[in-house]
Amino acid sequence: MMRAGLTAERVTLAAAELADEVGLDHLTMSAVARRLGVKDASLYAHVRGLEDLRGRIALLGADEKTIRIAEATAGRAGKDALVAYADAWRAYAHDHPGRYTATQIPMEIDPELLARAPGPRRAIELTYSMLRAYALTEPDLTDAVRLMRSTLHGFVSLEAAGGFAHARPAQESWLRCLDALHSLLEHWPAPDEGDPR
Amino acid sequence: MMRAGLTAERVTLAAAELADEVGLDHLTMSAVARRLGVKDASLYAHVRGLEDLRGRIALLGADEKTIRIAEATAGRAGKDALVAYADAWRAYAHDHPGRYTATQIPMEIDPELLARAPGPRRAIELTYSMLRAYALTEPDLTDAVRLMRSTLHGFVSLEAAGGFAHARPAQESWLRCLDALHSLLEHWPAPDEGDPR
DNA sequence: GTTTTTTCCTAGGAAGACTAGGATAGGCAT
DNA sequence: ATGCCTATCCTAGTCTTCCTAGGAAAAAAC
Repeated sequence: MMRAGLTAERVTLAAAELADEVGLDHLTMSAVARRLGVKDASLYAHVRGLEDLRGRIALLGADEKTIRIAEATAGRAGKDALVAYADAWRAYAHDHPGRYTATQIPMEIDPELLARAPGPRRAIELTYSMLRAYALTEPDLTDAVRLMRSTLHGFVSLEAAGGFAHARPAQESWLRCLDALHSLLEHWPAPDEGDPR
Repeated sequence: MMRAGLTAERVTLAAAELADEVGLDHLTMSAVARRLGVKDASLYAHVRGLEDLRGRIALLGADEKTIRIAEATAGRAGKDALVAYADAWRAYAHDHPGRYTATQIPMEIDPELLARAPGPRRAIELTYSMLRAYALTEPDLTDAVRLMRSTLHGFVSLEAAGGFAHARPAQESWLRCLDALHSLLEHWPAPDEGDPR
């Protein structure tokens, strides 16, 4: 009897593919096992359980997304970099909806595993270094980073949920939103004390 | 033997409460039945199944959220209205995380049920009428509405997922993001054709 | 008071998460 | 090559959950 040659990584990858196909919440241990040609009990030698598996998918997604963004923005600056960054983000979410969804679920991920994954940390660093091109200083820089991540994630998330009625193509709104973000970062407003009237 | 007096609405409400407590993805038919003091099979007289129940929770959440926003923004204008709108949005997500999560999941909701629910439609209308206070014309108005919804949803969603490391309080970033949104709406940029260098 | 409708139950099947314990494939040393 | 050892994979079984079918009885209609 041949062995399947399972590892935690291979199991995670198969699970990620499956999650992309059927949606993260339809991901089951049994289905992953079937895809790998293995009985479901065999998976537990490599992965603690379904919760753990979803955490691993989230980490994989974060790593992959970060790499894509890093490649896309390499050598670019200013609005070029911003658009490349945002497009890479959105493209990853489109290409890997299951993995992307996994990254946005509040989970207790194995701390040791999380410490080993460079993705989440590096993603933040990338954003900071890109936004440093604009004339922002702390704490505005942090707020701008959060605004940008919020907007990108929110857009992609609403788009995936069918939140944009088909009146106007999402792609056009997307481009205009990036225009707006760029303009906003160039003219970041001072804190607004009290009623301006 | 007394009857429990179930209706689709009561089942949905119990399910929504449970989803808020344990998280939407830990919502089970059995648990809802237990909370109502009823066997799980009894629920199927009022609700098609778990999927349908989640759809109903989503619709309930959309309705409630819309009402809260409408109340908060009533009689306000300009930045006042914007802040009230955004705060109400965020507060609802905090108060009812399960229902809020339900609204952002791509689902096939019973079309007849959806047609009966005023929430989703009215939410969009509210946003449009608020943003009409700024000097925006179509298609910029639609893009601005989408940007605003994206940013609010993204912020709330990332916050719930623990996406903001505790370096800076989320509340402060939130206020500054609203400043930024307001400023952006007042100075919505023209489309950026080609490379600006 | 009888009939009808609705509500809720019991019973049970199918699928999935997970555990315990056994068999064996492959690597390793001798 | 042979024997050992570890990790891998399986069988068997438990428990939970979703959901259906059909029956009993409570409430409603008449």
